[in-house]
Amino acid sequence: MTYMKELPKTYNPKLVEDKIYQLWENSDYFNPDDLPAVARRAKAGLPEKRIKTFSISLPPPNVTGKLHIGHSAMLAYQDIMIRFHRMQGDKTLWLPGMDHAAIATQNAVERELKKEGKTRHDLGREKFLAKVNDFVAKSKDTIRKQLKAMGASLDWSREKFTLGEDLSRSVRVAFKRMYDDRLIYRGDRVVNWCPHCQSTLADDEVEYQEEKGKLYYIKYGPVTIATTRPETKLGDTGLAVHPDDKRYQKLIGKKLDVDLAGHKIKVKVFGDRAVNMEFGTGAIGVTPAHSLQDYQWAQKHDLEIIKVIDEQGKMTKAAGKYAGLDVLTARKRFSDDLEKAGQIEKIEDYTNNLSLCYRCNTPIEPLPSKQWFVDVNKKTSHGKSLKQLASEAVRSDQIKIIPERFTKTYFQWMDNLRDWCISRQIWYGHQIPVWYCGNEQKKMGFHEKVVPQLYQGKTKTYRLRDHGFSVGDRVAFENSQSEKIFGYGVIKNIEETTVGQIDLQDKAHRSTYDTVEELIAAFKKHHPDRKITPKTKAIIYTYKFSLDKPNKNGCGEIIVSVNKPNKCPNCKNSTLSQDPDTLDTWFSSSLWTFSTLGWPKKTDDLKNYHPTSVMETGYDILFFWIARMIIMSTYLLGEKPFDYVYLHGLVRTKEGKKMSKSDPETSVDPLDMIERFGADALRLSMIIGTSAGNDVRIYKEKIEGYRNFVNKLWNISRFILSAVKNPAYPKTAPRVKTLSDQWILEELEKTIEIVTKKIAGFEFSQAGEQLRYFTWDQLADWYLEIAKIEKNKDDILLWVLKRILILWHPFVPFVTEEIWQTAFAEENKLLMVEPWPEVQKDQTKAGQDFKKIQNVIIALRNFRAEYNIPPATIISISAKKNPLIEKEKKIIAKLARVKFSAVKKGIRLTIGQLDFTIPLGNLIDIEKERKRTGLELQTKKRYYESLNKKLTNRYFLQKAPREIVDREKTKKKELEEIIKKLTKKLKYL
RNA sequence: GGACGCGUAGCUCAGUUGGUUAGAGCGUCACAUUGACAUUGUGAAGGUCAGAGGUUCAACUCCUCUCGCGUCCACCA
Repeated sequence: MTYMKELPKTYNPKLVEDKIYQLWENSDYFNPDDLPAVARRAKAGLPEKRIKTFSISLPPPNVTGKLHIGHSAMLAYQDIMIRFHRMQGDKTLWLPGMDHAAIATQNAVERELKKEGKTRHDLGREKFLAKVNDFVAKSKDTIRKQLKAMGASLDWSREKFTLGEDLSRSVRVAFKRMYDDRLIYRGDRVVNWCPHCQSTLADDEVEYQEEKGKLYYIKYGPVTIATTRPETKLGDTGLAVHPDDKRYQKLIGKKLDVDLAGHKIKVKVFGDRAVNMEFGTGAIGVTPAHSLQDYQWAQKHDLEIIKVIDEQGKMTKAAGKYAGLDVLTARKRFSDDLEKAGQIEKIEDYTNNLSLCYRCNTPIEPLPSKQWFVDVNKKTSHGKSLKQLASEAVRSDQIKIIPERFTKTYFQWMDNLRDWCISRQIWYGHQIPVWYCGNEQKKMGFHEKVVPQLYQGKTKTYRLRDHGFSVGDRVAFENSQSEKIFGYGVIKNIEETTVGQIDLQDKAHRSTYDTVEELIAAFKKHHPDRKITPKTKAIIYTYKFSLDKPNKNGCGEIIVSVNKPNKCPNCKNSTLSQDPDTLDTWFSSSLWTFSTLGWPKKTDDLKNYHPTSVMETGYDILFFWIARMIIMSTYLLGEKPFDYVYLHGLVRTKEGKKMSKSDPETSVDPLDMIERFGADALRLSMIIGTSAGNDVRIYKEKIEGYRNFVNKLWNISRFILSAVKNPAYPKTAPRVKTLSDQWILEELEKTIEIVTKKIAGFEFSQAGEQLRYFTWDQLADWYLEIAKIEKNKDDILLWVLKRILILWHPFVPFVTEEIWQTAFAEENKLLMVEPWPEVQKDQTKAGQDFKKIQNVIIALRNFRAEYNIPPATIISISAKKNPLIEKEKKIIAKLARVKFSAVKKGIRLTIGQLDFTIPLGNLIDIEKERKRTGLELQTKKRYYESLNKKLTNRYFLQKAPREIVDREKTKKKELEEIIKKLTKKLKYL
């Protein structure tokens, strides 16, 4: 008895999972280079090309903390595919990694800083980034643990990070290539600006929310216009009307002088078909600087751009007397002034869509700004635009999207794609690989009131914000109000201190103060929203001021380079400054499938695993990510990034609500669920009962159900291993002895065929359903019961067990591997790399006969239930002579609890072509029996109680049948009806 | 405004080329129970497949419309 350990009565995932993952990890089989099947083929002299590969790049989780339940779904799907292909002998790679998620991560760290009352500017770029890196390191660690807890068979030796050294290089190479191909340009554009994040946002990072507002009708020269944002009208330079609008036709082409409560503007009137004549008055004041639509008009009709709102969300000097006010105050003040001037015709209530930042929910301010863009319409060196390349990859069926309906959504999005703004004004991320000859980018602003003091020789300035200068930097001094450069300075000294420690009487500063309060008040003017105390960090910059443009300031050449350039190739100047902006995080993620494989180097991995086989992710990032990966791969590599896109649905709560991390009520923590029910159960609950692209609801009870199944599988194995004499691993297909043997093997083959087909065809739920049906309904409920009657089935039991463990492994890797290790330990092999079974076609179909027997048993059980015949009572039946019945009498007798004897008179029951007679006398006997024994009622409650007391020697009396079949009243007719019903039901089984 | 999806048993959902009798899990009800498993077993009840019309020998499945719910995209001053 050396062959096996005893399996515990119930499966306890907690004791198993970590241990099993260790076992896998130590085997190195996660790494496709080390797979035995691959090695075997290579050894057999199969050329490299003939070895099939299968690869998936893990959609990199954001390093913003920990994984949520949505990640579990993604991991379950991918791990199934990966394990399936690995067992099929493919060279299978699942490459892990994480995304630096620039804005999200920076925000997370800033939120933490805020708890300490600090901002990132208090730390400065370098220190802040160090803090971010600490945070990221912790996140990565947590996430790795979570990935492992789910059982994800990832090749850790290839783990990547979007902000890692290697991938950063890929990003710079991609950027340079696109720049050289003139696909990346720097331009002034109206962009979505978040005044809180102090950064631009891509179009799809903007969210909309309905908001109740007002629609102001303003007298505007000779016409009246309607607007929801009067304050922007201060920056109007155009008036748009519909060309067919008779009311305004004669104005088109004219230039109007408009007086808005004393603020004078000049506007050019133009006609455009995009104007809706029905809305408002049909005339629109056009503000090119603060509306995307208006900006497009400005390009088309050649309008001047006047910026009246700045990056802080405050009115600029161009807004005249409203300068310095925040937008809402300015709106109020200006509309009051218009009212006084009699220029408000009316104000209506109006619901409009407010644009919000998707990270912080701050209202977006469209602003003109210099940004980097990817041109999606320009022809590339491939002769087609990026848009075309990416569309064609899907249109030509090279890339298949599952479910197919999303293909349409994809095209729609592609067709409407506009140039992609890729620069972000945040610190965490890939700094744009662009250097300017000279110090153009470094600026320091001074309030216009203090500018004259600089000319008088002041050499110090106090700042709360770290400008990121180094000693020796040449800095352009800018008038903050006019935004004009008025001179230059060299940074002579940088002193970090606190507000309270600043020398109030320092004559080198432009102003002196008597008290700290005065100084704080001065700071407050520039930072009205900040809490400033004497302990607040401050920086004293000492500079040397001059009016001259420094002659070493360079030629202004723009240098785009993969590596940091030493000097300007144009003028040989070595004072170069890098663009301080960083790249949109999606820029690096869009390279994910190939940057992780070594691109731009032509590595073996790239050759072997790209295009990847499947991109599996939630449909919510089809646009954000999938589309961009297709763009980048088709352009940079000239090949698609993946063959298939499989989109799973979103994970929702029991009530169908979106899970939100912030709301613990609705969110289900995957680690908590794994702890309680095991990773296998969690995986099943994500996969079974859903289909591609459809949302899935996850809740405790559901996972619990699958935990029960996992335990069933465990107990099936336990039973088989204890029932057989020698649980040796069967090498060849076992010999069939009985009808049931034939049947179970046929069903098994059918199951292998279906499961294989369904997994390969991305129908995971159906594969799982079929497996569950076979395992529970066929194997456990029928075959194992028969095995208790017919003995000597060791070979078949082990053979079937072995097969179902293999088939189940991709779905529930932990429990199957644990059973495998216990049962077949002498093999000293991992189930994880056990070859997937081939379907063996067997056309005998003898299993059909077994189904007839099943029907007989079911019909008899039905009959018993209809008559409330307790299981303890054996009823007599007689059957017409039939070889099938004769052969399987024993099974029928045991499972239906009948005995075969001659019955002359009784009810005839026809099941299929088999006839039975059941004597009415049986019913009478039952009644008698019941009366004779008295039958104390045995309730469920008492049964449980007795179990607890472990009164194992007691026999329990039967509970009396609730309803007595009354001989008098039970007419033959009624009985026949029941039998008819049963017969009908069973005819087709 | 545009596009897409959903509506099937009390609940959650499967149902891929239209084909005999529409399935599962959970829940409910009845019965059972010490030996693989109460995280169990044996049975039962429960559906005019949202509604109407059409195509067809045949429609949950294809087409049209209506109603209800949801998602995405665009955004109009």
